[in-house]
Amino acid sequence: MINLEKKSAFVDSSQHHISSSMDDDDPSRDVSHVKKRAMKNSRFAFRTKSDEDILDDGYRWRKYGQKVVKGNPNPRSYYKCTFTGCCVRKQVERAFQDAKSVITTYEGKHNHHIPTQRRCHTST
DNA sequence: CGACTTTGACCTGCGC
DNA sequence: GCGCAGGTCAAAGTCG
Repeated sequence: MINLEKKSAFVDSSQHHISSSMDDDDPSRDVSHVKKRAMKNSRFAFRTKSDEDILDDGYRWRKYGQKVVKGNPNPRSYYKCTFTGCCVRKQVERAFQDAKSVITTYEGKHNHHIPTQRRCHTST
């Protein structure tokens, strides 16, 4: 897959722009259109300047779906943490206005530490 | 053989 | 009630 060099871009862009999708902790807001499950949990969305859609943050992610949403011609990918007991989800979509930017949305919190190695094989 | 990706189909909620 | 959009699952196939 990708090398650790991708992480450099990940950190470098983290400070670029932080857009929290969640409406803080104000329950009085009308979130009827986002009253989905993990809404109440920790949701963290941010834009990352990267040429790749796959931002390897150290955790193990398994893609379980891909859909094209309106307002954005680029497909959105859905990932889930494969770690035992961890059900954190992640959505990755490319910003149609910035082909070099990807919107990563984390849903939930990791109840474990970052795996030492994602795979048993070594990247060439 | 195990882990992971891909793609289509299916389900649910909302608006009209 | 129907159609649209978004979200999720499962089967098959691939790779080391």
